[in-house]
Amino acid sequence: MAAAVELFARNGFEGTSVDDIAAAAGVSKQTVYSHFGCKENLFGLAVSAKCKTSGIDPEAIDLDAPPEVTLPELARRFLHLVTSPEAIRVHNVCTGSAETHPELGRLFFKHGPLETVDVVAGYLEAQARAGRLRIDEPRSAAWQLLGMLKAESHMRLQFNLEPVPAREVDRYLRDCVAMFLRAYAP
Amino acid sequence: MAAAVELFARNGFEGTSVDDIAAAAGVSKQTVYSHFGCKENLFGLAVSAKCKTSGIDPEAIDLDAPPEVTLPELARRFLHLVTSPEAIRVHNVCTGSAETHPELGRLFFKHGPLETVDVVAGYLEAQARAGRLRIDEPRSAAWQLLGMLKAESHMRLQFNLEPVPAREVDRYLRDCVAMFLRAYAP
DNA sequence: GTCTATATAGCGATAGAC
DNA sequence: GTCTATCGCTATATAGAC
Repeated sequence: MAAAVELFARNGFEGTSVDDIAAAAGVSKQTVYSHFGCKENLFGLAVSAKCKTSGIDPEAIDLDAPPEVTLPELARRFLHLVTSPEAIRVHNVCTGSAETHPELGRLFFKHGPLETVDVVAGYLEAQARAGRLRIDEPRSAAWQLLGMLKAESHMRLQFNLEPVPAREVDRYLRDCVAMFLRAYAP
Repeated sequence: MAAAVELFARNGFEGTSVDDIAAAAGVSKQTVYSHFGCKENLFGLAVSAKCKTSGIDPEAIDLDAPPEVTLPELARRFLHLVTSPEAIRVHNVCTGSAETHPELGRLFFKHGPLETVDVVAGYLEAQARAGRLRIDEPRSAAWQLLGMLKAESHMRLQFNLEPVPAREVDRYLRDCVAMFLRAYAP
């Protein structure tokens, strides 16, 4: 199973053969078929396994602290998460197979982006109620924040290009948080 | 060539056979090989052809009008562009094959997102010089704006999920532009 | 349960006639 | 230039021995 996850994530569905998986796992092909039935089934299970470890951890951020404290840390963690090689690979595999395996999109979207947006929107709403931000639509604001945080860093890695230098990323994240706080200042 | 573009966009590189392309084009496989040499070459040409029609048209937006006028229209056009089925498919194919065909990422990124950011950054810089916006880093601001505009609408289509309803999209775009203008008001 | 061996089909690419 | 026919290889999936 670990071999399947690794290979599917790296080479996609069509680009990975059951022979490859069996060889990487050190077993025979028949063993793979005995356990998982067919290749499609194995693919679904592999992606599903990966997706469940691809959300942001709500307990890792301080949901009571004011946004000036929480948002920079949240931004850093979020970008670190979505630009990790594993997250990028699973993302690319799910989108690359979106037409032929629609269930993968649903799976990834639900266990990844949607959960993250929920966490952030919940935090923003709480802060709005506490009077520390002026936000009418916390979900929209969350999408705005996360969308602009990802932007170039995420896209460059998605296309397998040179990453944005760390120093530029740090500055960009600070700019984003500052810009977000200006726009939603009470 | 049209058949190749269509099939590669729908099924990716590994998922498309030269037999499929030849059949769709109504010619024999040998004819395809006579014209394009090998499958990889044909793939590169197909993606390249698509990318050149995937930028935002700088002449379609009024670069002299103030941001309150220009940005809503620019936002609308941008989202329409990046959420078109063709753009989504090419995007997904390039990312899905990013590990095995790195040149595709460079190709798409250069002729797509990078050009758009340049256009928007240029506009923002001009407006900043005219004193109608207060922006220190026009490129960062452009990435912020485009990143948050895409967000959920683009991601849902990327994963082949139900699109965000048009009315919600309109409201979201308005919110984004308003939020951007608040943050960068002089 | 896991292995080796194999069936069957499709792949990219080529040869040679017209 | 385009066709049919085919090569050599690899793919998914299965059969049967241990």
